[in-house]
Amino acid sequence: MSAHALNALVERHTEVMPELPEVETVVRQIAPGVVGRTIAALDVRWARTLGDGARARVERAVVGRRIGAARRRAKWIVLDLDGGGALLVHLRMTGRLTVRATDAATDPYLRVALHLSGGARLDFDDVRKFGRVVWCPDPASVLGDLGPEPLDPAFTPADLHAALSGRRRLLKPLLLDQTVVAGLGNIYVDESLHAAGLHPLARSERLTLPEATRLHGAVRAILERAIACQGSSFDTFYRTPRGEAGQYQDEFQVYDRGGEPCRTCGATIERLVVGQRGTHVCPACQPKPRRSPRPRAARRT
DNA sequence: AGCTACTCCTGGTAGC
DNA sequence: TGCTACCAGGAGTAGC
Repeated sequence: MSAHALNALVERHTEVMPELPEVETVVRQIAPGVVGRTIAALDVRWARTLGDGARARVERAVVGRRIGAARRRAKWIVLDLDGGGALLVHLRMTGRLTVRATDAATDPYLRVALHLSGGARLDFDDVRKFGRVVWCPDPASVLGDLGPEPLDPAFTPADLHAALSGRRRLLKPLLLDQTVVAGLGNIYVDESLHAAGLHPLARSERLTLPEATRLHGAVRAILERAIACQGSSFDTFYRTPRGEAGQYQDEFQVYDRGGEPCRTCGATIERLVVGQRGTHVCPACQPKPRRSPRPRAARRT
């Protein structure tokens, strides 16, 4: 790769709260810089990013291997290596992947770097160290438990209805469960529930097919729009000195808007905590479930 | 089965 | 100004 071409990739990272649209954006941006390249060396600055005690094993497994493909599954970035196995990257809260030139300065929060052939380097920077870079000889061992991709054309409203109504849980925690639907996080769940007119405290077993159909449409429309915006960027503690920031945060209807007026009806957005997560709801657009949120368990039969 | 609490982390910020 | 205490949060786990 020429210096000019590499420069085009350098610093082209997106600063995000990474959920499906942000991870999709990251994969699209790094793929041209990593696919087809061979891993020449591993630079580990924070060993736990690879998993406790995994460093030597990972190094033996990946050095000298060629990255055949870069793809997304749920919130995982999957780097498939020729001959089998994959490096799986999870950004969690603050992780970032950036393709830089081999000799570029490193970020103070660099945790793991892959030195690649052709003068490139894939940096995994992560302020809070929650992110992970995992070597999987068999990626299905990690990815196999994930639920359906919401944007998969084969994923229907009836599938969503079955997945939700077949469990007895609050709607929001269930939607955050990656084994039910894969890729949603706090932001897009709040936005989707608002768009569908559903309350996060609603009981999943009471969800009707028409409601599930609304939710299915909302999830898809919001994710597609957010991908088109290259995700959502935050400046609560991120700065955006360079590179592209996502734009979807400008279109939030409820997320991070507690106390502000609903853009649909003008009611004041409420902030509550559901399952230990900050949750944002319009009390008018998303009426509270009429029954108690925690109905008494059925008596023995 | 599903709920809550706790863990991992650190920069930012509210309160003094 | 400078200090401390607390907060955010994806996902895994433990305990009830």
